[in-house]
Amino acid sequence: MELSARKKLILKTIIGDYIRTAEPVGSKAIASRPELGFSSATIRNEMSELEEMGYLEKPHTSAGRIPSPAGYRLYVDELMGQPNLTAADIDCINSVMKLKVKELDRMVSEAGKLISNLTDYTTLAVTPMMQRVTIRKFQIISVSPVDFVIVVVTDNGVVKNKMLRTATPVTADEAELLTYVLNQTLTGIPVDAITPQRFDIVRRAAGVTALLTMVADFLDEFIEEMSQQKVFLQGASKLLAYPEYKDVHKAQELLDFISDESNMPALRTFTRDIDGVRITIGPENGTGPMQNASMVYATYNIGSVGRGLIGIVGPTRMDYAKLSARLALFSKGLNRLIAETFFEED
Amino acid sequence: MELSARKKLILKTIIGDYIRTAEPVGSKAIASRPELGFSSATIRNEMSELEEMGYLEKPHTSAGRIPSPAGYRLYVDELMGQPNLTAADIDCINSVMKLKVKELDRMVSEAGKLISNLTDYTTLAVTPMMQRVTIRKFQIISVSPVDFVIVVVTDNGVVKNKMLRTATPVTADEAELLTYVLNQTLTGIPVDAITPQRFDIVRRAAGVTALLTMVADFLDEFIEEMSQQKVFLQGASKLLAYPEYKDVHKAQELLDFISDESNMPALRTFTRDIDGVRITIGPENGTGPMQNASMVYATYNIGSVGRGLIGIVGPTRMDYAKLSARLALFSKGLNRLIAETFFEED
DNA sequence: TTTAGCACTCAGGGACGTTGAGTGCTAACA
DNA sequence: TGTTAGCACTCAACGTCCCTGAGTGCTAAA
Repeated sequence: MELSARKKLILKTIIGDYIRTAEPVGSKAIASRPELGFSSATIRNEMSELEEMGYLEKPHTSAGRIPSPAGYRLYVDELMGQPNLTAADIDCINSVMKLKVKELDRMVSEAGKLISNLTDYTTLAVTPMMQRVTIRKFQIISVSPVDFVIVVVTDNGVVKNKMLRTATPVTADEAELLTYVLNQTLTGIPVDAITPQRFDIVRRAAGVTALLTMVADFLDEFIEEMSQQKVFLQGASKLLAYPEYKDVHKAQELLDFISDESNMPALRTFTRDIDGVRITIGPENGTGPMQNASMVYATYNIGSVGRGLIGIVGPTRMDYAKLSARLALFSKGLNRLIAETFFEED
Repeated sequence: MELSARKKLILKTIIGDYIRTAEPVGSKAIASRPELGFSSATIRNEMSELEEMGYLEKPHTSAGRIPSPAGYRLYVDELMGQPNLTAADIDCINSVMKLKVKELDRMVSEAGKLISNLTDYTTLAVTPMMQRVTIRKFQIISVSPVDFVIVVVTDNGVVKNKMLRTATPVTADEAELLTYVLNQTLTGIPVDAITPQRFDIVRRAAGVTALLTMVADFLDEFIEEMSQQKVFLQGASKLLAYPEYKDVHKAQELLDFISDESNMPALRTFTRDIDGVRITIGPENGTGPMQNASMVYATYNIGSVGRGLIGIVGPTRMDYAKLSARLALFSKGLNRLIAETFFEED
């Protein structure tokens, strides 16, 4: 059954009020609004019906109404208007483009910090899992006879390096040969196809130098790291400013939950995309501590192999309109920056 | 004036009790301890004197006593016994040695996470400022005619890299020449001596390629980053478990304060070194939100140029004995790991 | 010097009443 | 038929009052 225009207006007003004040909204407060020309009694009847339909809830008999998750969902999908970003918002958001960061991890983490400061909410930045990535280039740099740096460049532009110190000296020529063999043998194939058998080819071709086992170890680490997601939490303390989390236990539970990368898969529910931004409300987040919280998030892609996430976490009472507008603009900038910084697809 | 042995014993018992329970300690509770063979009245007299001396405080008339910062200081300096680490503690701490991390930032941040999980306190890891560092080696890796990776290795083993994508193609030979010139001109001098004038030498020697300005930009970023401190906060939510922070505002204030790197200098007060671990208590941390908190921390060195910090933050009521023991062991491992991973001094 | 005894203090918590915002229902009204 | 005024009812929040019990300081006796 479709809602009447009046019901929609009332619902929208209630949710807007509740978002501002965090207090249950009563019929009188709504009736006094200039845009509603009805008495409180009429509003009461409408509210009662909205409650029956599941869009509103009563914390207790003699309090006002608060929106239910379904109410928020309707608000997000249909009612909330186009947001208005101030010039200051836009300036701040554009500063993402000035992020002078070199590594993906840090870029993502810094982006989270920026968004957190911009929105005054706790943010969550999750780096992508990249199992299908391939290595494009190896390079071993000799720094001294026993000190080397190995550098790996992937096809999506992620660069990793590590210092290696060998027990016995290795000549620059040997290191160069090893670089050559690595590039011949292990580039262009998915990292998870780099099996011990395959590495044996390198071993035979390059001869056994002191470097070889260290390179093998590094590769193992590298592959493991690529297939891991990392979570960066920023502005944790901001959560505590919201009255919903004046109960410390709730705040702690939620913070614990979202800091733990193993909980991330639970958050990957499918919802509609609005301008690249998704919103999950309360129980849509499953049954954990997130069931009383909401998340406004955007995703970013590293080529075609990985998809990361950057999102805002807070009580179900969030200013969805403003937040999604800001995040949409921000994530557009972030995606552009990532595309510039890392390789585009070949 | 020196404290009598009995006063010391009483003080130690009170502080130990308070650390466990977070409740003011009364005379009767102390008197019932087997190691104290006196009546509560006697204890009361002693407690009253300890209060006069400034080691104890009363929250209000009819509560027990709680330790003052001076009391904690005495406890830390003289009274607290040798800690006993369980086998599990030691196992967990040794896992720091298994940290397979490649970059200093991440190593430090992971170390913080480990300590946080080990101790159930919020931890703070601060990376060092490294102004006097010198560059030991440059390497530009060509990945494609327009894609390059620049790698910089410092004399203390920190490696940084960045993807560079030029607007116009640059040949591998040109890149090699640039690498050579960079190594000739800019290695072995402190990074803050790399002025625009000095860079002009590179410009003249290498010819103007599309790469050159990007390298210059990268160097600027690199130098700036080297001279910055970064703060990694781990286990923020753990703070909320302590009754001292059941008042959300206090927790928020403290978390905000310690997440802000600009507040770090305030924490660098001098205190005695116990086994590499330092403890600052309450007002010893200055007048900010840390004046009601304590910190147990250790430092780590990157060669001789930089000194970082890793520490545990919590209420003044902390189990200093246990924490400092754990941190001491941990930081020993961390320092060893850093020494192995990065270059030792030449 | 130590201890027993006692009067005093005061935070914490339960019982109780008041207040006020808000609801649901009914009956009158347009 | 939809809207509104009126009214009885509900209930969380808040303040008051009192009691309880842990703890103290002081004094006098051992």
